[in-house]
Amino acid sequence: MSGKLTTKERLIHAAGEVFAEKGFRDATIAEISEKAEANIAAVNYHFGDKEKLYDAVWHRAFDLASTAYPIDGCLPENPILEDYIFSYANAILHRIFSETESGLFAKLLHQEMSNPTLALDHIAEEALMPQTRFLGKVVHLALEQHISEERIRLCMHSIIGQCAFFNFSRPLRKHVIGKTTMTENEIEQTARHIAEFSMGGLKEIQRIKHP
Amino acid sequence: MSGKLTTKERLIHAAGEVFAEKGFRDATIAEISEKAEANIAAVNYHFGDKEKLYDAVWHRAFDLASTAYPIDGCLPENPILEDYIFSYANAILHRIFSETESGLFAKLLHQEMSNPTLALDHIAEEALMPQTRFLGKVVHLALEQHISEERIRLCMHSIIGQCAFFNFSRPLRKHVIGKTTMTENEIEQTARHIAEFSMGGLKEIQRIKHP
Amino acid sequence: MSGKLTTKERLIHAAGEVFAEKGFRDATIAEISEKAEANIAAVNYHFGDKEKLYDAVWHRAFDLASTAYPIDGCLPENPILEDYIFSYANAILHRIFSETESGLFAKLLHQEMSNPTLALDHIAEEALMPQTRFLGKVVHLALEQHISEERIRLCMHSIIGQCAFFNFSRPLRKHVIGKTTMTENEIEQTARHIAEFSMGGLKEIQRIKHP
Amino acid sequence: MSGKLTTKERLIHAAGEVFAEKGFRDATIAEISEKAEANIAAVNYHFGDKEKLYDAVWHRAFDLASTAYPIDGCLPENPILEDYIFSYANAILHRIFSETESGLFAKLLHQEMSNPTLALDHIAEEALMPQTRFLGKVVHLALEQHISEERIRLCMHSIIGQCAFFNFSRPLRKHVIGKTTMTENEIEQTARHIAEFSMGGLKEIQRIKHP
DNA sequence: TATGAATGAGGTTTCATTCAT
DNA sequence: GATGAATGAAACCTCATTCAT
Repeated sequence: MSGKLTTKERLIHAAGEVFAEKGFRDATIAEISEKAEANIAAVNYHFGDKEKLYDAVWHRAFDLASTAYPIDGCLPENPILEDYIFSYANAILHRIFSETESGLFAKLLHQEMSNPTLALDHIAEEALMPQTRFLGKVVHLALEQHISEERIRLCMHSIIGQCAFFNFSRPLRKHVIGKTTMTENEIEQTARHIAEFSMGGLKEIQRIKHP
Repeated sequence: MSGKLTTKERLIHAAGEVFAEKGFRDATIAEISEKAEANIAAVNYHFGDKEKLYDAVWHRAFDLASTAYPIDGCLPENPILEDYIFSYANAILHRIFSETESGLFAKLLHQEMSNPTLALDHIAEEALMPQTRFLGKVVHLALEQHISEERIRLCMHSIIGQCAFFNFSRPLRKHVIGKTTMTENEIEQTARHIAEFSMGGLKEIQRIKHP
Repeated sequence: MSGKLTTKERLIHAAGEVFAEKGFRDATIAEISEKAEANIAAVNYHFGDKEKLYDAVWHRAFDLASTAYPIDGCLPENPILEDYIFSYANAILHRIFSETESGLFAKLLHQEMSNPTLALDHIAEEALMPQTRFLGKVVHLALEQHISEERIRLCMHSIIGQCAFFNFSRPLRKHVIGKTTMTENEIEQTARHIAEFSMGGLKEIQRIKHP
Repeated sequence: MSGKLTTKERLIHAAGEVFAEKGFRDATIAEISEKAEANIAAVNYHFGDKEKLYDAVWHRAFDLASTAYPIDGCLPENPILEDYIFSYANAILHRIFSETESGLFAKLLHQEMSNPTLALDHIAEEALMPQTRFLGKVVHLALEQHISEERIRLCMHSIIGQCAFFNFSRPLRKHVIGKTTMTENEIEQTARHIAEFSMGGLKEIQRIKHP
């Protein structure tokens, strides 16, 4: 864990793990310091207080998520609509089930959703809006005109919900299935299912409005 | 807040609000007692400890939610498949957006998902499995044979995800749309959308396997 | 436990058991009340406070011990010196290892020795002095004159110590031997040993002074 | 009370006094901290919890007692049997009547006997068994073969009881004699008496079996 | 005569933070 | 730049006692 990293860096790493696992309140400075092989006063020395450390961890999580698993990361040469949805779902699921530090963002987001801090506004704007806009364009393409904006938003929500629910149902998966991880293969299969299911959904909406 | 309620009842009410807002760990007995206009030792007198109070709150939340919005609450005389999905989605959404105490269940569940306690096992078994089984039957009816169990689970997940995501994205809705509530009308419209979208998804899965 | 006993009597019985097992401080009114199948307010109602209940229990224990197992309880027709010591040891050991309420006195005394209350003075005067005087006479008989008072006191102490130590070493017996009880047979055998050992001791003291 | 001692050392000292006087349960961290002129959280900082502080006190008490008054501390060049018993009794009595910190062990043991904690098992094994084995060897030497193991145990008990009873009868001595202390001279005289009395006892047991 | 409800004082423990070095 | 020691606030829990009925 130490290597050539500075104490400050080790603290951010350790804090990421602990905050992700326990949330802001349940994480203790003592545990973080110990994991970082640093003194218990180190957090306050380097970051001022626990909350500023939390901010620093968020910043890092945001950076990591932006570069790993981009939303359009696995588009083929000439993508059809389903490819876009697959690419979106695939990226989101990878972020959720990543067991490396790339998974930090999703885990922190999960914690943030039930106990929001001031950090959330910033995150929503910087990190979540871009991928939502990406999906918006796709849905717009899928549906002909004369479909209400409201319905478009609902369709986006249907797709996002299918993906993001995996992030929030983690403890349930543990209870029901007994594990919270997914293999590379399972992730791709799931993303493929979401793409297919969603294509069916979009077609149905289209059909209802213009039979 | 007091009225004609007993101290024990007032404690359960107050605890419901505080647990829903802050989760088990962050809620303090002091705050609950104060809100219930009771002595700080009252929780231990009436419930033994904080955890048993939490159990009592869960029990109440479960009762309220399942009587106010049963999963099969709005099925017509001779329901078709889509009606089942609509009924399911409609019930879940009502639970999520209820501004009365019926909304307690969803809020507690949300907290439980990011910071699980021992209560979760019990809840999953008693409260969540039945509605999952309800949905399981529906999906089984929708798909012909030769569809793998894994795919059936994914379809269920697609439907549940569309509904439940509303429970977890609350703080985001606040940021993006500016409100976290839904009118009766919006709820029904959303449930209808989910039913239609999901029917399309199920048909597509069916079509792919048996073109 | 209830039968035809009054609440007050049931409380004294229950309190005896709990005080004997845990001592004054560790015994809780809640536990005593529950064991007596009485209300938690009953102790204060009937006795005023916890300490007065303790006094009442002591009073009862004293009465019981006075009648059961008298010091001279098993003397033969024409007793020799050893018979007196045997009778003394036999009575003390029976009190210590009695599993009925007659054992209460010894157990309370044990507790009182490490955390004396005001009750002790009274007990020492009323309950312990008589049996000490009994032993004093026996030792006086055993030793010829010209033996100092100090030495006589030491001899008494040697005999008392052999007996009473069983009362204080209970937890050790549990650890070393694994049980804290003695059968009727074991008690008699032990009393016999103490009598024989002590006779030897007394003879030796005598011999040293008048060889 | 402070001098040049560290807070941790002051806590152990203060805790020793309070635990000896009141036992584990009745001693409060608040009182210990105050006596040590330390903050109330200091115990938890330095020792983790009250129980580990208790362990630390026991450890110190054991060290002090066994170095100050070893069981074989006053054996002459070529000891005869009686010398062994004298040495044993002398050591035990010194530990009991020591008015310095060397007396801590006996006082803690006294408390532990009426309200045992988990520490007792450890203590019995580490601290008491060795001196019991010492005595066992002596008694084995004193008695010829053909004496049952049970009888040997009883003889050991007779000797231990004579010594240890002084530890448990302290409050009674206060009542009867008016003082709880012994001069160096009195201690030696008492130890000598116990050795003589016990030699007589052992000889008698031997004589009875092989007249 | 008796009791269920309620309470205040006090116990142990946790933990973010501060301070002297 | 860093740390071990220390601390105050606050958490949960226990329990003898009191009170209204």
